[in-house]
Amino acid sequence: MTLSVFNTMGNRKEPFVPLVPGKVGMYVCGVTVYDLCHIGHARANVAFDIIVRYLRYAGYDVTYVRNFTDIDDKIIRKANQKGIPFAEVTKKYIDAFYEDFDRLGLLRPDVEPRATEHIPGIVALVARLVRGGKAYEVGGDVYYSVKGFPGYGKLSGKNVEDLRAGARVDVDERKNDPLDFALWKASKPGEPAWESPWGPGRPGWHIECSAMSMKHLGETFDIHGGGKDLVFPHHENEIAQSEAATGKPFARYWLHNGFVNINNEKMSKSLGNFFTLRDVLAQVKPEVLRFFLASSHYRSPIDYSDQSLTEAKAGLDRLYRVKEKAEACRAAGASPSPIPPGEEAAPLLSAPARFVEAMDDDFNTAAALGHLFDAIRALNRLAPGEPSAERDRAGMFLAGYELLDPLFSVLGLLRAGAKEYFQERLDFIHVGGITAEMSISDAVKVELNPRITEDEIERRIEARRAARAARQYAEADRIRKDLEAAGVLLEDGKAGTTWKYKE
RNA sequence: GGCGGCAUAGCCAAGUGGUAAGGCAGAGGACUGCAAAUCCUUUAUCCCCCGGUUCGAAUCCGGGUGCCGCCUCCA
Repeated sequence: MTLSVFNTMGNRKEPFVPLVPGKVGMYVCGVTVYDLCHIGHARANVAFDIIVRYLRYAGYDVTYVRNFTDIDDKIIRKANQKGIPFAEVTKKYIDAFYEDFDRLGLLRPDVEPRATEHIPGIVALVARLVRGGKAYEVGGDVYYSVKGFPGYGKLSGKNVEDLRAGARVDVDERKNDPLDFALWKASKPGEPAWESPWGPGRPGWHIECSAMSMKHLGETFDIHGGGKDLVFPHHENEIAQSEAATGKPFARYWLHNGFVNINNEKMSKSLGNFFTLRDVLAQVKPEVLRFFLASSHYRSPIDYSDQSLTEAKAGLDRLYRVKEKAEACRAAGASPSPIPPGEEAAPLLSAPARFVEAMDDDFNTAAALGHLFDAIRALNRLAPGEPSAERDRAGMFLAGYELLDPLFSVLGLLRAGAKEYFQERLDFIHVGGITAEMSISDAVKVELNPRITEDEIERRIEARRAARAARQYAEADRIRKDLEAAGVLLEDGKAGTTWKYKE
């Protein structure tokens, strides 16, 4: 079985064959850094994070490029509102991006180009288009001429005549054609500007991605990804300008993730119905969000709600309980020992193959997770009551866990220690929304109502142990209830009592 | 108006021709002093509706209905 991917170009699933065997060049449209990221950004980034992880797991040498668009109208507007330089705006939100996404456990791309650092390349590309008669200059602006590119619309399935008919009335009269778009924009006084053959100005949207992807991956590369909303016009325009300039095919596979919905409606800035990533991460552990996102296919719409997150947490807790047991086995000195094959162990032993089969089918993480849960049930059957007393079972359990761990790793799950996961406190809490105006460090400082210390928990567990030994069960139950009210859950195992935060 | 997508149990969600994965929630049982966790059993005679193709369809075709997205900044 080989990997197949759904290619927006052509709207069908097709076998994935990279340009150079064993190597993959992948460009993902990053964010325009003028505001905090919301869950929609999280979905896109997690989706492609998993795709990169899987490609690497499958043996490909991946060059992963993800840009920051750090100059555009919205950034300039924000800078003007605040009366600060645009670079200060972009720095703030790039920092925020890393803070948020590092917590989500995103891999850092191999290259993270920024538009402002590629101006010479952008200017050169625009000049190449002008020279080739594919673009024209009007009063310091440069427009791409759609008419000269017969393939226009091939990605989004649009036809040029329909687009013209539907074009807005307030068409810029300086354009030859309403569909033409800006490659270079002349700057007004006071705006950020770079020198160019057409006078001082800045890049239009779209061109930076063409310039940066081609610089880092070549004129033709394997995968170009982004959110569904980028198909038109962003990616359509990228194709037009890139292919018109080089005469070569641009990206070979176009992958687009579906939206995050709220109450079945697209979450977006313009609708105002979005949650920032840090709003969400104030309420749930980052990995819970990751699990939630991985539990649907990346192209399906996914509805965000408190209930879905609660369910995701329950599922992820179950996975971490398995890791907890594996850690206990290791701590008891067990070393992995072979698992006897048989019907009982089959879901476990076949998990890697079935995981690969699911992921090979256009990165079907939902099906892959299903197989992992099958494996988990089989693995739990092997769980020793007390690892140090049942070395054989402990060894098999550990071996089973180690079989699955690399698969979880592909999904970016179970990366923390179990104790760390269960006894982790959320860094900061949601207090009526953490706004963009609030500095990140302020937000982090807002502490949950002071909780019982870990020493105190241990003390009470010891008191309860003594009460139970004396058969004073009423007292023991009272201690357990008190702790539960404080958000601490006790679990009595054969080897003693452990605790975890409930949240 | 043009183009595209979706509709599977209480909820979430796989499944694109061979007779309904998985998760959450629920029920019963084992274990436990009682819980929690874990294990076992159980929960869709059926996949929006109506036709059709087929030995056989949730899966293919035609027609409906409902919802959503893109066509404008947007992951």
